[in-house]
Amino acid sequence: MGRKPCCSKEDINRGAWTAEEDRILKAYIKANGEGRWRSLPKKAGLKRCGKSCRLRWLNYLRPDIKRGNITCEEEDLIIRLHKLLGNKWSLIAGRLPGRTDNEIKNYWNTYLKKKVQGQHQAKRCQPAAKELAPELVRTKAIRCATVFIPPQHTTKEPAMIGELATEKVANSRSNDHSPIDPREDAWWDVLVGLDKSNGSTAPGRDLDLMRPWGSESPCSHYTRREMFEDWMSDATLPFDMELKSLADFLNCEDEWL
DNA sequence: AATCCCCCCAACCGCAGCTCA
DNA sequence: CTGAGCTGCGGTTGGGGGGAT
Repeated sequence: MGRKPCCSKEDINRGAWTAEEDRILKAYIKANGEGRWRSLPKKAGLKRCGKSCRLRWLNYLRPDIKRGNITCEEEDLIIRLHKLLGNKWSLIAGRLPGRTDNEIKNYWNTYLKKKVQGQHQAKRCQPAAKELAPELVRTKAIRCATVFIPPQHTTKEPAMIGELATEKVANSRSNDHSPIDPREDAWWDVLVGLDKSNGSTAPGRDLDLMRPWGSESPCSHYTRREMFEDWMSDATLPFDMELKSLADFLNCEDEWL
C-alpha cells in the first residue's frame, strides 16, 4: 500500500519558477487566500504540486518577506536562539519577522555555522561566569517578565517585580546551605509566581511549566531550555517584541552558560 | 575567452504530526 | 480506534552565478 505521492510526477513543472507562474500563484492567493495547497495548483491552473506552491509562496512570494541583508542584530539573535533551540528553524524564524525558516537555515549552513565554530575555540579561554549582584537579579527579573509574560498576565508593575526579586534574594540568602545559587532560584521563582498571578487555578500552561522541575532546582539549564521553548512556541505571545528585549534576555542566559 | 571549481540558495524529498471521517 | 489525507518541518540536492586559473 503506502501513501499516495503528493502529486503525479507526470505533467508537472519542476525546478525554478517562472515569472508567469509567480504571477498566477500570487493572483490566486490574493483572490482565494492561503491554504488548501493540494487542490490549489489545479484550481489556479498551475502545473506544479501543492507542496511546491506552498513553498514558493511562503519562502518567496509572501508580501511581508524580507530578503537578504540580514542585520547584525538578526545574526546575533539567530546564533543565540540556535544555541538554545538547535535546528528548530521555524521557531527561530518565528522570532525574526519577515524571515523564513529556509532563509535562516541556508544562512546558518553556509555562513553562521562556520562563524560560530570559529568563535567556539576563542570562548574556551573566557573566565568563568561572574556572580550576579542582587540589583542585576532585579533588573533581569523585570526584563524577563517584560519579554516573556503576555500582557494579560502582567498584573504587577515592573518596579514591583524588581522588589519581589530583591526580597526573594534576601530571604534565600539568610538560610541557604544548598549548592544551588539562591539568586537564580529567586529569579525564576518570581517569574513563575508572576505567571501564576493571573488568578487562574485551572491546570494550564503555568502548571505545565512547573511539571518538568519536579524535585529538581529550576536552575537546571535543561529545564530552562524546556521552559524557554515552551514560551517560544506559545502562539499567544506577542510576535512584535523588540529584538533588543529578546537579546537582553539571551544575554542573561549567556552569563550562566 | 574558455574552462573549471566552489558556494549559495531555491527547490525538492521524506517523514512526522495533526485532523477528520 | 484507525487509517487516509493534508500540512509543515528539517535535511539534502543541484542549478547557476561568479571567482580563479
